[in-house]
Amino acid sequence: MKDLEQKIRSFTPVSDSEMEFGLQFYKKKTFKKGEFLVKPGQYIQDFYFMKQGCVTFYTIEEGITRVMEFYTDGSFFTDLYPYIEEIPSESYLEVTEDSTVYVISKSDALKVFDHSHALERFGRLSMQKAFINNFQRINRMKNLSNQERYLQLLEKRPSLFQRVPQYLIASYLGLTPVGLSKIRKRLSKK
Amino acid sequence: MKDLEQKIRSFTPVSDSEMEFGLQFYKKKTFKKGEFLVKPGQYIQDFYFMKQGCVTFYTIEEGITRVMEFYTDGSFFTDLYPYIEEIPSESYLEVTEDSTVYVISKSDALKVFDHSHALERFGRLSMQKAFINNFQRINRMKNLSNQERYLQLLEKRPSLFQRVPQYLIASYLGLTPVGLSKIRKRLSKK
DNA sequence: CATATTTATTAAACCAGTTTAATTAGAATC
DNA sequence: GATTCTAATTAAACTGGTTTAATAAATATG
Repeated sequence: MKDLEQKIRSFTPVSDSEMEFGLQFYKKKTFKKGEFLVKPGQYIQDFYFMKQGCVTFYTIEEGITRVMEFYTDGSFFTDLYPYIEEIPSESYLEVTEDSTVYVISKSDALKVFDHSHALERFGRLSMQKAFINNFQRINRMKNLSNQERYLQLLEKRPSLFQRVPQYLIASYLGLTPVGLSKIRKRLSKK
Repeated sequence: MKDLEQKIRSFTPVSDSEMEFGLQFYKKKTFKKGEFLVKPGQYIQDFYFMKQGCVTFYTIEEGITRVMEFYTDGSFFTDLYPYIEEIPSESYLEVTEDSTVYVISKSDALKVFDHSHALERFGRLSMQKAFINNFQRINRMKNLSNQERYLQLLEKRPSLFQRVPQYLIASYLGLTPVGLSKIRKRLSKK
């Protein structure tokens, strides 16, 4: 779990004994493409760290798939709102590429935070970072055109385009598949 | 500072002595409409709690004002990214209504988090809540029409419409003033 | 109170997306 | 390798915004 350990230490210093205490609760699991970590109706018991692979977080409303996020190598994730509120999820966490994740249960995560002030700080700082990322994403959505956002995604996360089909990327960008195709066509003509 | 204390305790239990330690660093300040907490180029030293009033967080790019958020009663806020990275802000935090805020410096906030595990947890949980709010806002932006988002804002934060001019609300919704006016007209005809 | 200034509305032309449907391309399966 | 199924593109009609400019309404100021 060197990768997870490094990731945690990239936020704040943690003593070896605290790190050891924390990591003991994480279980390594592998999933095949097409499996689900979460489906609507389920309660969320676990928190995840993506070691390697890709999970797509989406809902289906009135038959329309709406992609909220793609979690790839090095991301922490879960369906956070139902996780915290202890209500059933309304979403899917679908494995869209064979993946290896580390899993910790909510009760174990609480134990870790109770035991270690340093790891609680890591929790605060990682949440802060996630907050800022989202905030910047909101402002990109508001201020940039769809074409600009497509180009930016292409630049920032090029591997996504190998990993997931285009219509999911369209949904992530808030477009229809047709709309994204038009943008691509327009760009290719230049 | 009963309001701030209550707000903190709404997230997690904090002992009286830890609370006292934390609160001692907050200074009460009042600002008049039209004043600025932050302007572009400035470094962000402080973290704020809005006791009563309204602050608008925006940037101006190529002459266009882009409203990112309105902070009203009971919100924690600052320009977080430059605050953390210790780089100059590119934004404005403008007081758009006479306001009373509690202010804590970054160095004092660090002291508080070092001193108290419980308050560090409060920091984590408040950040988590802010993250979720933003995440839900992203998905509203993607999945709802502008009209729906206008109606939702009207319902969730009706006081905003008394507090700030409509063209700032238009910007917050990612619209032009003309666009928002058209939506209002369309709605009024029903 | 009158005037100046700012804010909101309206109109008209425009455009980047949508929807629906048909077609093509690519992947998986027999 | 042919067939089936899924994904991506294209076309056409439409729509909800945009931009620009003029006007009206509301607010601040002398």
